[in-house]
Amino acid sequence: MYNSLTRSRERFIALAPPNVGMYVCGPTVYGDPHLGHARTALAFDIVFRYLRVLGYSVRYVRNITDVGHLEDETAETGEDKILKRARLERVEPMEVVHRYTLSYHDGIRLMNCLPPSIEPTASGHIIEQIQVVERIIAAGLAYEQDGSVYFDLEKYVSSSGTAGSPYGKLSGKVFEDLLSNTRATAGSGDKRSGLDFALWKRAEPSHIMRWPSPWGEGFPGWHLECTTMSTKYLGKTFDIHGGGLDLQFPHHEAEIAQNHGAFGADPARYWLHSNMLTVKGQKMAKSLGNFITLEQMYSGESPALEQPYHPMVMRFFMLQSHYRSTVDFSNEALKAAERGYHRLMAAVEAAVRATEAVNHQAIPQGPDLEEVRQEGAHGTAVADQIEACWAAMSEDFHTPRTIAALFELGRLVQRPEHRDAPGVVRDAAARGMTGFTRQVLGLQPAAAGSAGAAGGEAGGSALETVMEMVLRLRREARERRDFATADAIRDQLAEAGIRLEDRKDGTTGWTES
RNA sequence: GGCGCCGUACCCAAGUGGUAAGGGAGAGGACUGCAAAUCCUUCAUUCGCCGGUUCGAAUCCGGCCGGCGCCUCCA
Repeated sequence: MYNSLTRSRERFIALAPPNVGMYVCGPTVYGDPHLGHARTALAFDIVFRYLRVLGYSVRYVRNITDVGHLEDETAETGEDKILKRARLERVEPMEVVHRYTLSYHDGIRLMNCLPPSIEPTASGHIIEQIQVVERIIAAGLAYEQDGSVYFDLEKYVSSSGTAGSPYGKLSGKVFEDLLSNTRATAGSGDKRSGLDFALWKRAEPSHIMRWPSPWGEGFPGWHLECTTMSTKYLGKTFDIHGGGLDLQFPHHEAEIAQNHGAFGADPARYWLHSNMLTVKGQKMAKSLGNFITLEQMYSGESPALEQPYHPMVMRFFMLQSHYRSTVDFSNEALKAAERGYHRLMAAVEAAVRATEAVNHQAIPQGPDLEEVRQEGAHGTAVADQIEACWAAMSEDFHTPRTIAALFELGRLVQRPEHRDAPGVVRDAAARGMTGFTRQVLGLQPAAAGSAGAAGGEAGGSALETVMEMVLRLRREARERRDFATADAIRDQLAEAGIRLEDRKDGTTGWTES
């Protein structure tokens, strides 16, 4: 995996296998979740899923920031984001937090992102955060000023104990350059230096999100929560720290400094950053007014969108580019992804249909694939593509290459000769297709069923029952060669968003889009 | 100003010095009551431009042009 710390790809070695600790910076819940949130959540959902498939036991911690994140962090003059929103909406701050936490969960759950193992909130860890501040003060790396506590960066930089972890090592910044170039240097109140950041802030009388502390009533600084909660749940040094690229500086740099100040250690061994997302070539930003929320994406109700896009289509679309590349949203690209996604799903279905009793337990690898290769050219081709999926995912979670291999595998599976291939080959192909598509990439069929000669699977919603009935009527019409009726049914279902597909074996499949 | 990224076919997008993955669209064929889907074939002698290193460069080096990001709240 690519480690931002070393700016190179490194072999992943867990600190305490088979356990892996991963901390990812989650959202500040003060507004509707948007595409950017989804991208970061998705990038680390893939990391989480793949590590689990490799056999690791992963503790995935993703925080919710519900206090302390200011509108203007550096100048420290800004209002707390949550408080501001609460004031505008005339509700309690915790109502804001609750509402947007729920919409964040809904939005990314629809994209089939797995929930993290622990999802701690900043406001739930005030006492722990105060303790971390005390440790940093005890280490001589923070100072109190008028009820606020600041991290003393100058001292940190000159301290020999942190020589191995210079400030700026993650983001490639040079402390001296920052000192002379940063706008924050000018007039920033209580701070000794413009680059110092708040660990604890004094609460003004109007500030209602406040807690008692040794320095008076106040609230924690934004960077502090991640240091505190990652240490509490994963230890002072853990395996993987993730987040959006925009958090690399100053947020993650501050985390490293805090962790050294409080615990004398680097927080994480591997730092992973997911890249930004653009809309029609430009970064999504509040100032540009080109934000697209997840709700708009799914409903199509945005000036930037020509139609709604299914969460799974969006997932597929994002996975078609690597997490460290920027990805650009345009209707043209999304529509192309929509078609490609349906095609891939059809291939998965075909792979499963081609084999009777499938052992879905595990994705074939190593020795299993050798066995498949014994079965001639077709078997070798199948094994090669499954191998390619493993190789791609093990190369910094290379989802675009994995998808490319799955398309190749899908084509093999739908060749006529596949039906006559030995059981081991068909079984391996089905397990490889479903394993990589569903388990690793988390791609699921939107909603689909099948009706016809074969009875279909257990379970069944009202829609499935109705479809069963409608398709039976249509099949009877076709048998009478009453194609006018059969085609009318097909056309009307299409208008309702249900696509029919008459298969060669006489059955009819349907997909809801 | 400092740090960094990108420019590959009509669109999206891989490409880690050895002769351009994959998807969408397009073209032709097979199959089909029709449609859809599927399968087969086809679609960049060329990787922003100009030099250099090399037996060999989309890949390495230098310069130029164009787009973007971080340094300021953003995932």
